[in-house]
Amino acid sequence: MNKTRQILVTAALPYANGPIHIGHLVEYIQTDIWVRFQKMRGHRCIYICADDTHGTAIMISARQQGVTEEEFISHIHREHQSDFSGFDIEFDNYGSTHSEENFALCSEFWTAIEKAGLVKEQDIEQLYDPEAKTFLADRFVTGTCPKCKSESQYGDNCDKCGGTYSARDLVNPRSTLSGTKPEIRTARHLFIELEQLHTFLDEWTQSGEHLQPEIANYLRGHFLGEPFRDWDISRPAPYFGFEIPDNPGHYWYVWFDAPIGYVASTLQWCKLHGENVDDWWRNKACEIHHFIGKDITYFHTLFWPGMLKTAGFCLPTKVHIHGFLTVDGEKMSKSRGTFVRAATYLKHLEPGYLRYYYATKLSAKVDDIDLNLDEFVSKINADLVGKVVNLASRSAKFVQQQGLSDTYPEDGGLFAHAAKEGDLIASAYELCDYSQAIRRIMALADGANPYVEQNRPWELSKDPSKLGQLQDVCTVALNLFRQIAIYLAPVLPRLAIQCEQLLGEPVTDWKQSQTPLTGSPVNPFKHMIHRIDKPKVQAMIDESRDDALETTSDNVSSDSGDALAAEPLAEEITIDDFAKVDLRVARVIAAESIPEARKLLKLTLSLGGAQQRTVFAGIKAAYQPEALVGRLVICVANLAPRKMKFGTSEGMVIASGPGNSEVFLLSPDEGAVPGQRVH
RNA sequence: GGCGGCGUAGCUCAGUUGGUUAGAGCAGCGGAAUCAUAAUCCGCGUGUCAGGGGUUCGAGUCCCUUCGCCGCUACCA
Repeated sequence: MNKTRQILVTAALPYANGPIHIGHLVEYIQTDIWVRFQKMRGHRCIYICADDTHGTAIMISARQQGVTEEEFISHIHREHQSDFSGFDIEFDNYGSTHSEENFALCSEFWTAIEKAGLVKEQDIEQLYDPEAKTFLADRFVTGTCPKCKSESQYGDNCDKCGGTYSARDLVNPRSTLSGTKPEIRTARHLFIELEQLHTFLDEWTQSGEHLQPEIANYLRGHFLGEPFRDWDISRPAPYFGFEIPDNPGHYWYVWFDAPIGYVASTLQWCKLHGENVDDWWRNKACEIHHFIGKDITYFHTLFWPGMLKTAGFCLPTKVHIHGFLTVDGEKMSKSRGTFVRAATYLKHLEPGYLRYYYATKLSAKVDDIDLNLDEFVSKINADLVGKVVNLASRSAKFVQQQGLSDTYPEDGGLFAHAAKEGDLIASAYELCDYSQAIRRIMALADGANPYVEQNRPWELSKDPSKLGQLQDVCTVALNLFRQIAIYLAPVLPRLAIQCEQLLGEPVTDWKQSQTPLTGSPVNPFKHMIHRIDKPKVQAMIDESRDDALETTSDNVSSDSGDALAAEPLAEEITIDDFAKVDLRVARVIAAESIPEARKLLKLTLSLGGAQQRTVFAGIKAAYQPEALVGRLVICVANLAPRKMKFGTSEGMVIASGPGNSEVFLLSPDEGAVPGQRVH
């Protein structure tokens, strides 16, 4: 038989800067299913996670709320834990990177990395905000692009011309924190020379064992072909994180201490359970599996193995990488209401629905998965309610008096066939190909319902002489149901419990699927899974949209300061300065998409009469050209024409928003006519 | 532009190391049943497997190429 494995499983540490949403849940559910499966198989398996709590972003968020960082992250910690438990995600330990265990382990890693000669010091020039008293990461600086002179561009690159540069080169830079002009300061940073581990990482990533093939290819194409850049691992004070013991005033960069949090959280668990952390992290017999999203591939497949290797820990057995979630084919969006928080979902729907739906979509590939809301409803109603639960619901009440038959009846080989399928289903779970596992399980349900149909228990029940036959038929139906519930237990733990409540036997082990249950009582059937009403899904979407709107509505107290912070107020001007800008109402009379352009639409505007302007606007991602024709917009009519790649733009259409799909055109209230000036 | 991925029935997707008339679920149409949460059962699918070329006795499956979509990254990979 298969021997007992020792398996350590982690999911990525969620950043303690906001609530969990349905996109995050893809990973935690995927991982939870895998862990529950391994536990049912009798393996020794623990599921480790923690909040990722350090870094500038959290420091800033805490400041904005006027609380200490510790208060801020502990609030989020509680929120995250309740979100996860609401979805039946069962961590063995959910820690925090802001823990004494993590500090101790970071020190241990650090000492080993220094001893290996991988650390070097270098002075770098960086922008400093004297008012906020902090160095500024690129995303906290805006200014005018040194290449194309576009205004309010972020630190390291320009979305207008695509140019890249250093934040120090920005013309007229501003700190997004205080709005003041940053000064250039020199600071000493510590770097890890990852290049020294290049040969090792070539071998480890390309061995074919630890990574999905497309990931190995990606690394080969992007990073392995040239020397690795040094990794800037320290941040000068002030920084919310751990101060580096032998470098006072310097802190480990959040991405240094975050993965070590996996080990630290394991250590916490070990302390609680009288175990030794080395038995998990320095034991070749222990498998280590990381589940992550594709966005953090780089850290987990290059830096992290390098760190583990250098510090003498075991390397991951496998890094399982998944894609992103889209909703109805599009990126999750706050304005569309598809950016659904875990807590909002739970107000409207059962967690099992989402667990099951994700399971039907997940494979071992890195592909994005789509949450199609119509399909979501029909899958739950058709598969779970119509096929699976229906087996119990249509047979249990006939045998409440007698219970199950004492010997398992002849069933035409259905149970034996489904038992045999158990191996294939198990190997699909093992390989993270849940969609295949579910397909196989549903095929069993598709085989079971016709059995009930052919044997007509509802007719047998009317004839007292056929009581034994009735009991047999229901014994088969309930056993087929139980078998399916066992196979689905990693995905639907609540269904397994309901199965126990009905048949009196706890579902704990995969092997239970191989032997039918006989001679035991049957309890009254209770509803197990309610059908989904589409309106409930819609209500969830509506509430999510409302949540998002609240932050931009007239409810001043709940408006976030993010937008203003991202683009601080400009210098004061006089009324005369303003009068120089001639804003006019204009009607869009033609709008065409330029195939080669990623952002631009070509608009033809009418200012009334024969006055027309051709204007290129960077709104392609946000508006369909057809939808614009006929509407009124506000245009800067006296802006100097500008030659662009696809023609000359004779003006500018006024819009707000950060860019891409988040662009909002301004339009006048009803009654305005083209040509009117805006005063 | 580079790299990676994808492109199979109206929708969501399976198609194992190339091998008989390419599959499932949902939706749709027709019928049956009425035990069950209007759940279930039976029947109904001629899709240039994105286009073209090649390798092969044989390709959705391998190679080349074109087109389209997605992601990452950019006058470096």
